[in-house]
Amino acid sequence: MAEKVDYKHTMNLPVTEFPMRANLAAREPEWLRFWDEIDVYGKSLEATRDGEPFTLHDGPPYANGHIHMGTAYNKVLKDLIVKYKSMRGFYSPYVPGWDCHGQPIEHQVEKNLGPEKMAAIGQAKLRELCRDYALKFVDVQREEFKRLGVRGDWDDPYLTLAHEYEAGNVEIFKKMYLDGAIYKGAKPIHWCIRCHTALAEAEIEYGDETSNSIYVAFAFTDATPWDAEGPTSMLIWTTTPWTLPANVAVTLADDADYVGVKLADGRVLVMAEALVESVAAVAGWAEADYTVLGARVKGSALAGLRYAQPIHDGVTGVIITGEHVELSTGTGAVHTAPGHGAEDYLVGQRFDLPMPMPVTDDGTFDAGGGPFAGIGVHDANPRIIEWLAERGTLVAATKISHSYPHCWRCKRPVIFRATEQWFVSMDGTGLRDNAMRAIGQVEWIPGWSVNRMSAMVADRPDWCISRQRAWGVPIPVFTCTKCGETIATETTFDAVIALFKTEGADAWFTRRPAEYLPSDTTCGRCGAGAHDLKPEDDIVDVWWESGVSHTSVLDARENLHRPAELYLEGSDQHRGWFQSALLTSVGAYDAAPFERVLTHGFIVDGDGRKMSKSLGNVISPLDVIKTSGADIIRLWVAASDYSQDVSVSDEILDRTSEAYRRIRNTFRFLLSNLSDFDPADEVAWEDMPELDRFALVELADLAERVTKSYDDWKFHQVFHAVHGYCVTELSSFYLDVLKDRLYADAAASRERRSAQTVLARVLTTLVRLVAPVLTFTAEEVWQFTPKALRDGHVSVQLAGWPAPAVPVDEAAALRDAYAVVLEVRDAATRALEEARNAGTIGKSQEARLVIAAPGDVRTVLEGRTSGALAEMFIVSSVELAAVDADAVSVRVEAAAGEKCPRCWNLRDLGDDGLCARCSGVVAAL
RNA sequence: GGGCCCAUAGCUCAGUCGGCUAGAGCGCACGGCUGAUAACCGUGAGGUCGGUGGUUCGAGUCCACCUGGGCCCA
Repeated sequence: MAEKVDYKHTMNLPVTEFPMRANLAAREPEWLRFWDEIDVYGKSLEATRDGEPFTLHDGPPYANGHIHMGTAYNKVLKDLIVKYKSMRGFYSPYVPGWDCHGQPIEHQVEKNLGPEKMAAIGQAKLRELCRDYALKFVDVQREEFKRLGVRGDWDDPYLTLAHEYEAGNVEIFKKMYLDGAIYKGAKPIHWCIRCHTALAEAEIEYGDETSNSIYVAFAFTDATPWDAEGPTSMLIWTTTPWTLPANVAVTLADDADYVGVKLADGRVLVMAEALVESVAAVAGWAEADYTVLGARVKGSALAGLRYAQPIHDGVTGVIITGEHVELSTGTGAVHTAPGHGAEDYLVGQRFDLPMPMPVTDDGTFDAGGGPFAGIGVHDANPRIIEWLAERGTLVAATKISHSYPHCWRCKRPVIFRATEQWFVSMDGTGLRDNAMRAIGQVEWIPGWSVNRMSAMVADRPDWCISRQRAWGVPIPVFTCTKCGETIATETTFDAVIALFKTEGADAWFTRRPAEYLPSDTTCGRCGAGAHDLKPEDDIVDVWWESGVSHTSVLDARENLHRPAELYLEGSDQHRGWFQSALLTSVGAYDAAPFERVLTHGFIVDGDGRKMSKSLGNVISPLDVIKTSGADIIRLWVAASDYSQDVSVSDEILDRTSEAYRRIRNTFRFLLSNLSDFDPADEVAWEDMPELDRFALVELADLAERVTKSYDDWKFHQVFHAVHGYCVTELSSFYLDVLKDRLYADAAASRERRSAQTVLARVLTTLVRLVAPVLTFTAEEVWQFTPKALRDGHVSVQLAGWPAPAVPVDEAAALRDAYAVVLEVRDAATRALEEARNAGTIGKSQEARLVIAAPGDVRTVLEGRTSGALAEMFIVSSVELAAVDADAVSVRVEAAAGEKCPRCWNLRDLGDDGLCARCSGVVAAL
């Protein structure tokens, strides 16, 4: 018996250095260094210099803390779009930015300092510390974003604290102010009377507080339905007696029923019917003490009636209605002081109510407090109650305990107090209408986004743009210290713009106006000079600041332009950046700053719940990078449908990693079979076996589908198309089939070179298709690709976009034929599986198939050689039954012949113990 | 409480104008191979399409309500 010869060395087995195990966490940083060395960003811009521009304008994340899944998702989405556009030939600069001003940073710095140091330092020093803090987190986040593989101008990002940027705020302010779109008004805000400062929501701590709870009768001055029964009053309930001097209205619920309650002394008190019993209980009325009168009236029917203001004699207030009136506590009649509450303010705006503000900075009443002038609001409470009792209008007084806002710094209860604020008018200059029109001209992705944006702009109140803080850009106007006039002219704005450009907004707080305003600047009202001008203390809302990036960045940078082709942020930015950018742009230029807006959902856990420390379901991108690599995050981003909320969990990331490995191994197989291939060996279409042509058709179809998905902004379809292609078209069919030809045919045979020609095209196409997503892995694949196949491109990012073409008619015929062939193949594999389970065969090459099929199927099969069919079914031979059958059936038999020791097919073996093919191949070695 | 949105297999996604037994890949179970080997191939089991009601000859798809969830407001 012949000695067993090992033919392994005579075969063309796969060879590659491309590692199966990705080890991304370790390898990705090397590619970052590589891109840095070759300046891939600069090269990408150079390569597309003459291309159509595509600007994705980065929305600035807040420079505070580390990145999280949401910011990572956002940046990766942007990066894959920019890279796709760039590979398509668009000139696509990407300038990342950061939002550096604002209360959270200031608050954090303040907390770090502690109250004593805080009291000792000035505004200039505080601003310096804030700047340091912001810049530190710019650096932190910059490194984290870079680590995700995001490509852009990281060395020169835009920062909202940059001088140029700060000046842009004033340019927009100037345009809108001079247009008359910005005005000074008043609005209630949280105010700490001890610290003399406004407080943001984040600076409020809620805690239980015991308050007065009083029921007060407001005597009607107009006729009411109950007048015949006795003197009639509206009964209100409040927990803040000190706000009564500012009362201008009483708000009722539109639909609720109101009744008159007659007391023993003959007075009639009007209140919501639903609350009569609870009021009686609090007031201590026995059943015999009161009568509910017959007349029952809707709140809306009482609207417009007037009553005597409870504190100020000779003044009246008005009954109105509003949605915020609750019927669970009180009397169903809400004492309304627009200067002392958010809801009161809004309803006051709607009904055009006056907004008296008798409380000063330190919490004492001025003359507007009437009898209580000069008294602090807290001291005033008992005195007001006493005073009301004396006048006979106090119906009941108790105490209640409830959650109440406190100052985070001094822990004292805060008050709501109207202060002077700056507003952008939505309607004064037609801003709302113009913005609505601009919205209609923008492409919103996904489509429902336009509804949300429109609804918000249509409903929003005037935009309050001033903040009583230190860390930001000042409202760039002056006040005359002589007469109180606001000074803001083209000249003063231009002087401020020039000042900010050279010295930054800090100069506002360190320089005197006379130093930078033209010497002939005078107050338009009283003629006072520049020395008598005081710069405004307030700073501008940070949303304004980031909003004006269309001017401070898009207009200011040479390689960007306004409007940008794309803004892309999370759906919360409908209220935030999308809107502030839109309003400032429409206000200044009467045009949207973007041609299209893409919004993505929020990141939630596997159960669709928001991530929070308390739920313990937070996944950090930094951890995923460490354990799995940034490409796993990127693949997860691409696999998810951003038009709704996006889930992430350990399982989801595990599945993503598995998909990644599949794609990676596909690349590895492609590379490993091209180690001896040179483009000079390429086989032409017409010389290829039909199967190879079909494979090229499938590749072309994939490229077309993927390209369309990118163009339609449907990246998850890119992932599914590519992954499905790797698994179904390649791994389980074409590549599996090809192994015999690749390994066993002569290395330079036309059959093998044809297969390699296809593999090379698949490789160089596929790697480009995934490059925007799997940015690291694609680069790794590219660098392992035979140099001759790389068309001289040093990076896959510079390699352009693939569009493999195939002859149209032939392709259509192949698609039709192979749809049939593949169906028969499915039947064959099922039959082979049965035979395997029955023990007839082990591997499929041990089998011979006899296939019966209906006429139309048979015709297709007969169009292929039996050798080609055997190859595709990975069996040793295929025989077609001579007659038509009703359905496809496959009989599996043990193949005839012996197992060729080289290629493992069952064949008639020659004298050398090899099949004819292998014999020839070995002989020629 | 209001505006916008979401819910199809354990996971990620398809499902056209309402029309065969709701699909794919992964995972899982079982099997094969040992020349892609921490890889590869195959077969199979998984779904009351969140729930209820309605329109219709027919509903995953259209309508109403409910439940759960997200963002933004109040």
